[in-house]
Amino acid sequence: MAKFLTNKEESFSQWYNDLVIKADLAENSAVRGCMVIKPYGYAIWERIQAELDRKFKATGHVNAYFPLFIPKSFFSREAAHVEGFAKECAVVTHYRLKHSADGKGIIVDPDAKLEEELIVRPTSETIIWNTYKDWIHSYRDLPLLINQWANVVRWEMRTRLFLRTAEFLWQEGHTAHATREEAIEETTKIIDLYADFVTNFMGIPVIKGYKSPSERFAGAEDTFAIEALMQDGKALQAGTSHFLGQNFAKAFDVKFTNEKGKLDYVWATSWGVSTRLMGALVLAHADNNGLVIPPRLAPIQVVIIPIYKGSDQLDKISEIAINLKIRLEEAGLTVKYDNRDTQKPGFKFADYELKGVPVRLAIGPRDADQGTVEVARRDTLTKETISRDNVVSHVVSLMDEIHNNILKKATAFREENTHYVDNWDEFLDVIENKGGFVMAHWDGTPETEEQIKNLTKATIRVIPFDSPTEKGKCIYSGNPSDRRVLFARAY
RNA sequence: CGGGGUAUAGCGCAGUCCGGUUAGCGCAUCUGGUUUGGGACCAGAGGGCCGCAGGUUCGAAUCCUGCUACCCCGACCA
Repeated sequence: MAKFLTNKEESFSQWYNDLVIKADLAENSAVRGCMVIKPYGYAIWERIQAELDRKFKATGHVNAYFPLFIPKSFFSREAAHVEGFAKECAVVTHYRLKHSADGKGIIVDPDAKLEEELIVRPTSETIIWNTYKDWIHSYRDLPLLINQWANVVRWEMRTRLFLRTAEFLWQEGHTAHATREEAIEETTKIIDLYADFVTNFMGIPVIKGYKSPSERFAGAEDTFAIEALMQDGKALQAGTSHFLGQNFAKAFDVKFTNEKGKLDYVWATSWGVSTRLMGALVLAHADNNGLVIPPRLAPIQVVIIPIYKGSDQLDKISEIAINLKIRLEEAGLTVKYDNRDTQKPGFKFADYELKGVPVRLAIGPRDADQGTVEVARRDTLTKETISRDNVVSHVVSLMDEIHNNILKKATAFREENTHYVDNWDEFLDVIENKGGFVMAHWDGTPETEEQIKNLTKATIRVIPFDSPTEKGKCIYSGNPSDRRVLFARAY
């Protein structure tokens, strides 16, 4: 078989880059650091959107849309926030172009300079809280539970398709609450929602936890995150939910009258997941044959491929295939019948494997005569021939089976690659030679965290919610610690 | 923003050192035919301002100067 992808054992990052392009997910654009998301990749993103949107609405959130541009002055109101994002902002300074004096090109018209520069949003807290000021006056206006689907721009030095692009798509939730407790409850509810989604829809197990203070979102009092382990042993932050305290309410002077008639600042949360999840999908599940898409996420769940000689056979097989497609669709599945005559079956087999379609059905003359269908699974690459009468119920049950198998495999991988480490040498050895998650004691100081990062490139991914209390000594400083935290090298 | 590299057909490259026919090769594309149970084969065809701007020369993809873009390694990061 010809080699179409770089093997991941050979070069993991090359394999990733190849796969994203060859599976038709995205490509680099003419604009530095910005990607073109291709129809197949976008179809997967739309699946992610649809399910998350359903979950947000089911928990009482509504969608709205805020401007792409943020006046510079808004940005500087929350000190930590501006500090965190200032280094990666695209700025609009002019609003008009004109022909250059030599007539050869177009230049920015110096007379069209903006009074106040506009920042292309890297995140929308400031514009949204400036708006909330007018929306919130009473406890009766709360809670305000709003989400927006948008693009944002962060001027990254080095970019990689889906994992880090200068522009990316995401959703950002921005909620306002009357009490601290309620805001914290919302922050928790969302990180649980994300964890449920990533685990049960994308088949990727995650660790939920707190970010250390130095890894917190700029302007947050607390950041919760879900961390997933990729096949190369690196961690990927798959979603974050921030408890913003009253920081933004104070910065934008958003006060409300509470039930007792007293004026108080509003409590806030914000949370988001991005097209980075597309990267997680590839890095968590794909193999040397291509993508492996968990069935609940797959834009095409079942593909039917005819095998035939001559148009008479094709007609006969098509009739069977189309009938089967209808029955599968009635059972709630998304089905594609690929009857293109321009590609041979072998090509199609390989192509749908590359694209990660969970189940492939092949129908040839033999099957037509015998009333059978060949059923192939993408996750195991196994094939079986079963009776046409049973195929619908079989494929329906395969959807859950494949999802469970993919999740089980990823979970087993994570368990095999989670190391409990109690001293520095061991820590170094695991980080350098094995990779994966490392559960170790930390003295709780940012200095130690910083030192460990400088020495090993490993960071504290999260302080897991479920990390039990356990007396120990910090692997770096030897100072006492009462719980383990999760270290890893990360994307 | 520091260090290194690259720029030739849609993609991947050779040719550049040492200037000289009509700038090649693989993949992809198109046409015709044979094929179709794991990425088909044969025959033919189309496709290039050799990154941009100057210069040297009878002659420049090739030599010189300047510019621009991109890639890799660091610092920064969802």
